[in-house]
Amino acid sequence: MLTGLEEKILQCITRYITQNGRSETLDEIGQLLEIKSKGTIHRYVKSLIDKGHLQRSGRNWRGLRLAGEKNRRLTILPLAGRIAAGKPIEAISEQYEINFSEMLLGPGRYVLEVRGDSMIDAGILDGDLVIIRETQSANNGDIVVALVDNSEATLKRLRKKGNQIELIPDNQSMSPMKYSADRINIQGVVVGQARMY
Amino acid sequence: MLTGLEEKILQCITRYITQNGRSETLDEIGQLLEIKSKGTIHRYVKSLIDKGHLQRSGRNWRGLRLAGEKNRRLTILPLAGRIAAGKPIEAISEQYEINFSEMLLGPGRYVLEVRGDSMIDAGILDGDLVIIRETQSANNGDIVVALVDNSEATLKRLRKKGNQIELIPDNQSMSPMKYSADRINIQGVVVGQARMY
DNA sequence: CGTTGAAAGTTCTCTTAAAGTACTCTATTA
DNA sequence: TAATAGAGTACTTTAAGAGAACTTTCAACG
Repeated sequence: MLTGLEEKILQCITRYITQNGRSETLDEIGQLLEIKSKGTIHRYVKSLIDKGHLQRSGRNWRGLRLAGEKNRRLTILPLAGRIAAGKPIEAISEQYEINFSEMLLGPGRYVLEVRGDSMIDAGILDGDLVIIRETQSANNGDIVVALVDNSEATLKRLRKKGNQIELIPDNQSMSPMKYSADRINIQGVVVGQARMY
Repeated sequence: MLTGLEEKILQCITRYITQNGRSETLDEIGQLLEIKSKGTIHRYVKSLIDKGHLQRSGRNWRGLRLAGEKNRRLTILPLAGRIAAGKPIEAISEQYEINFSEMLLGPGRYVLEVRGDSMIDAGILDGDLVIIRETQSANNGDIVVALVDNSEATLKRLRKKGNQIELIPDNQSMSPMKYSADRINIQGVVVGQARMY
């Protein structure tokens, strides 16, 4: 089990390596995390190596590698490129991998299965899964889980207008609904969407 | 058999761990349950460990773990229920869980970022990620990555008619294209789709 | 090709704050 | 009276950080 700092450092290094192919130096990690002593960084990097999450290739500078592939790889898929109709797949240079853990998972998140077509124009179909981040505050344009009169829950796009709240279905055949702000309780915002075939 | 307080503490810890991935500290449990003495908390946490409901990983802070089945990786999100317009969230009884690793990841899979609107009626929008399973064979109705004349890659729905292959965009404003089977190479089929907000 | 100095990594020690552990004492209640 | 619940105190351990002193690596230079 990792401590808070170990977790932070491992994430920091993982992100850097997937972006740049090599690790940062200890000092650079310190700069990113605002820790002044590279001795401290080294202590935690070493414990990450001991715990099997990192390994050092030889004694090169910037020679840290990600280990524990079995656990970590499973949540990462290679991002092969972009595909558009009628064109060859466009290779992507900047970012090689998609980490679904970072993308979709995290504390305070849960999944809802969508019923109905009210968000169909936003590409959220009947049966899709939406990942919700729990929060009471949302911005205009967010897709939110809203509780109306503490009884009805609904998935809609949010628009705030002064003391009025409008819940807008992304479906041309349905009309927006307006409520006074005190009737609406935001339960969370949609941070992701997924579908299986 | 658990006493009332043991039950409360176990529930408190369980909720916190499923939300945050790690346990609270004893003091934080005390705050949540309005118990001032961490000595008391410790006594009951210890008895929960003795009774096998919890375990402590090493002597780390926040190192409490749920024993037994509950102890899984955080590639899992709770599936809270189904949501439909105008109805309360329909709770799913068995506290079902979504494992994104199993769902989307696996050998021979990669990700493509979608460009263009050719599959918009299938809920695949510009910028979405699609997870592709590499295969040469696909069934009628599958959404496939097809290589035309070994030069153009495209994402379309597949229909085979004898020696003819039809690539159908799920977009009313675009028309299907027909090819002789030898001009088409199936590279993979879409097994999943994901989007971030 | 070897020298050399800056940059990077390693190994320590010291320090502080916070967390966990182990008690004792008390109150309530069945 | 025994089980449950709680307060509180004292002590131990861990996490986290600063920083000094040392070794190793790398690249530029003559």
